[in-house]
Amino acid sequence: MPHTYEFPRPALTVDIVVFALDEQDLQVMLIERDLEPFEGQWALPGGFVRVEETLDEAARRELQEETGLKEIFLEQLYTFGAVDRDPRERVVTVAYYALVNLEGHDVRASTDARNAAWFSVNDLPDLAFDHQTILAAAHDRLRSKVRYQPIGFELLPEKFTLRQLQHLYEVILDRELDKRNFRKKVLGMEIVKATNEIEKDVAHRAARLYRFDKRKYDRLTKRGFNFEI
Amino acid sequence: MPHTYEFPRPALTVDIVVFALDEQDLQVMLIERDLEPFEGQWALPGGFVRVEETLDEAARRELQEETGLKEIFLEQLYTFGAVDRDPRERVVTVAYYALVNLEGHDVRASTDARNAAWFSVNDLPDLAFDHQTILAAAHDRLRSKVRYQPIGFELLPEKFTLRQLQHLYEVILDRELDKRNFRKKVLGMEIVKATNEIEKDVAHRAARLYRFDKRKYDRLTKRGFNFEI
DNA sequence: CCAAAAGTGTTAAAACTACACCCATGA
DNA sequence: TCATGGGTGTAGTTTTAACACTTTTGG
Repeated sequence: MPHTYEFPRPALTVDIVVFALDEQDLQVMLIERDLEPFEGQWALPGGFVRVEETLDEAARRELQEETGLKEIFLEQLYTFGAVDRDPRERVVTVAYYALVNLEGHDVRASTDARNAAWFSVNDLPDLAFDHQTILAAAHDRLRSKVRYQPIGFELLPEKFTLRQLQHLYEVILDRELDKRNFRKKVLGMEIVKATNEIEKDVAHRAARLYRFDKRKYDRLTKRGFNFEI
Repeated sequence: MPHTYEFPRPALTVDIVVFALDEQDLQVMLIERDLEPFEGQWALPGGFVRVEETLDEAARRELQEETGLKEIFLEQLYTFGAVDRDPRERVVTVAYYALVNLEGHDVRASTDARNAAWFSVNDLPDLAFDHQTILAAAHDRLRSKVRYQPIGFELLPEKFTLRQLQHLYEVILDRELDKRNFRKKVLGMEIVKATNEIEKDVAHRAARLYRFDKRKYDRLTKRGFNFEI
């Protein structure tokens, strides 16, 4: 069933840069293409936007179809429209980035007959299309946004230690932070709440677990409070 | 000459929020629609993306066609993709915002048989489509970006007084700033350079004119300097 | 000589940076 | 008992915020 228009139209896709954090590094989810062009190369998950769904819906649908991830933090990044970014025809893509906590979400290693895998952002394979550019833009956005919006918590389990939180910032900002100053700052903002639980199964003194207090954050924000690390 | 595709495609447009500054207020350029839907209502300048042009090119082209403005600061804002944002059919729009100095640019009051005019952001008419939402997003972006990127200068003539610069921030941030602290901060950053000219035709002591030193700014930025007001 | 805006410094408070040791726990 | 990371305070420095008067100029 063909669809006909008076003027030619670019195709419209979404692509998603999914970040996660492991012990060492910031990771990105890539899928292996099983079709030309760029068959066999790694690429960002993504696909065509349907006329009956919003852009956000398209991004969530593609993410679930290709990686099994759902109900994760997702935010629009930028729209890439270079004329030759797809060798077949004109394709404009709305890029998103997503943040996921590795512990809470099962990632299907493979779906749609494609292979999906995590890669360290510091050791990426060649990517299809302009996905290298998109990934770099997402990485930049994450680096700057994490400092003034409390999105980092999306990369951690619901309950986390201050050490994990500090490590997150150190990995994303790529510099060391002073432990005492970091704790002073984070606790001073009063947006993380101590639980009465502690870490389990560690070979040393167990750290207290904290939880991001979104309700409190929203209240403070309304009164002009500005999150900043 | 019709164009046929296997699957239906959203139409793709660009819309531009053009900001300028007058003595009192932040202004936005709107055009009066001469076609249904929303005929006679005010709307953002914009139009369809052609398959042989990038998104930025489409935005610049539409801007020039509809308002006469060219060679101005233009940056992509966000892509709006609600399914029913256009009553005729599915239309996804890539929104841009632009900054222009009223003194340096002739704005054609009317083009393409449409009326174009400036409106204060504090006194806007009803807008077509979701343009109110787009405008609000652009206004938010301007408010936050002006504080950490030196984009405000785009709204001023090449040579300006510190009073004008302060006024710009006061209007955009919607709060008063302390004159001495403001000057100390701006001059301390060393990114504006005094010219040896002064204001003309004012009924009081004439102020020195300054110029944004982009070269210096770029040099400082490379060394880790962060602009901030 | 008056009206209007230009231009200029100081002080107190707050925020930031650097820095080292003892404690609790499991192996 | 040892290795590992948890947890804590202070002092010096820098940054910010508040604040008022004299100077210049044109009308």
